[in-house]
Amino acid sequence: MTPAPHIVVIEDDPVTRTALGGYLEGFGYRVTACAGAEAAEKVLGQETPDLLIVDINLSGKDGLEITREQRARSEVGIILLSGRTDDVDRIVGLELGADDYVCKPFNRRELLARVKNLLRRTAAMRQLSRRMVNFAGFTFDTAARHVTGPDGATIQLTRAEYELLRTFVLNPGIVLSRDRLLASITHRQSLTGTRTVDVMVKRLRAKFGDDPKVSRIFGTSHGEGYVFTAPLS
Amino acid sequence: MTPAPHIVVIEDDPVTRTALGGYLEGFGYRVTACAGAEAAEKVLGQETPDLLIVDINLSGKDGLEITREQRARSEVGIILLSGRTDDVDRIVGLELGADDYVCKPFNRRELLARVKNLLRRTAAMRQLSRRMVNFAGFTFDTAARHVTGPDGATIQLTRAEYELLRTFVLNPGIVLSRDRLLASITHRQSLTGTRTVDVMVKRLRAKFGDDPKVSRIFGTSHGEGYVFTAPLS
DNA sequence: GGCCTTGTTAACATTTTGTAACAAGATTCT
DNA sequence: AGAATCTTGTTACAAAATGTTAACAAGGCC
Repeated sequence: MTPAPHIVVIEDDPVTRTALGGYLEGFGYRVTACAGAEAAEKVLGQETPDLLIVDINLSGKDGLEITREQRARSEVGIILLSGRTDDVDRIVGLELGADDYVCKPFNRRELLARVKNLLRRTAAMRQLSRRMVNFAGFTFDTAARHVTGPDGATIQLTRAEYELLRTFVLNPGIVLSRDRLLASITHRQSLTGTRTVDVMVKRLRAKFGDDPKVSRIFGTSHGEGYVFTAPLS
Repeated sequence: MTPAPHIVVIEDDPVTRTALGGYLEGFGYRVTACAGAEAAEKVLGQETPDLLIVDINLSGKDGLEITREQRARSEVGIILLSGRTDDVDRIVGLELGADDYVCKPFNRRELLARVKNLLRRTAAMRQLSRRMVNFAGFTFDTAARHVTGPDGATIQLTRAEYELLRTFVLNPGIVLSRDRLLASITHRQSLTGTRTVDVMVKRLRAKFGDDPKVSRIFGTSHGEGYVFTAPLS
């Protein structure tokens, strides 16, 4: 079961915005509608959507500017909307890396077809990016089961280390008890009174150059367990 | 050095066909121009191009029919050309899986931008569906089912070895469990407690001169399975 | 300070893997 | 069809990697 694709609509006209959002939601997509560049940047800073639908004529930062910025840092699918049938706008948009350009008034069914096609095209890349987790300069490849350091060096993880790191990354900022952590690395139940987790955390810390005294990644919660404290990006 | 992308243009109007072909060739693409569906099918039967540019209004089998057929058997990029600004044609084309739809008279620069964007999108898929795969100095011919070594010697692969290598190459950098690998060589399910996969991997390693202690190609993920670690090129 | 918790290290036990040898099955050739 | 040959599957065992435990030092908390 793959999650519903997430589409971000950036459109300042409230009528179009609501209509388009509702239409796409009706086809099972998760839609976030933004009225302008500021609201959009807030969303894009926290999430990596699967597709952007951007009006070119936004007040403030316009759609072309957003296209340029997004394309510089991701391969997210981008569809531009425009009220004008202007060749120049269209060509500039496409040359900036937008995947498509649709003129208003657009046919909803046409837009839906384009959305579907583009999501199909970007499926492989989205899968790739979902498998990578970035934090503190490291990149954790959940499929290859290893980590790439800030210097580009690969850090091999043992099975238990992998499971442990995975559990941490899936629960950022949450204190996890030793029992909980132990359950994620071994399949035996509740071996209380064991120091296994401590040793595994130490080994993880060693591989990430994380000092428990000034920990930035794996924090200790005295009497409780451990927390993953690095911000994910 | 990756080979120039191959674009097949299917267009019955000789003027447009020649102009478009020449224009694209000027940007370094390899172009094959076809006057109609018959000529195109001949080409498509022998080669798998990277992109199709198809006129909708062909005499005989039309562009929509070609789109349907191609999309059924490959993920090749498809751009439709049309003389009409007809919503219905456009929507039908897009719903059949065409990636783009451009109306004549089109702006060449716009078409070029669309071609570039689409090739960028399909790059990952083309990489995986290529017949020849290069890695670590070897060339794996997936159709002929053999490998050519750095010294030019051909290495014959048995059926199981071929299936195994194919599975590895289709999932580069991803740890594959023994069950997963076993399923790709035999069709029985989950023969746990068997060393069959280990033995097959050892035989593959032997043919590629890959030492498990300093493995460059077939890595071991202790407790999990094996990974294909050689960079594809 | 006393008590409990955590960090660290090293040794140990267990699991997993690499390899060889061999048996069984499939294919080719005569 | 039968023999020869090649491919595939299985088992056994040594070697390597990993997980676990024990022991002790260091640190936090009352």
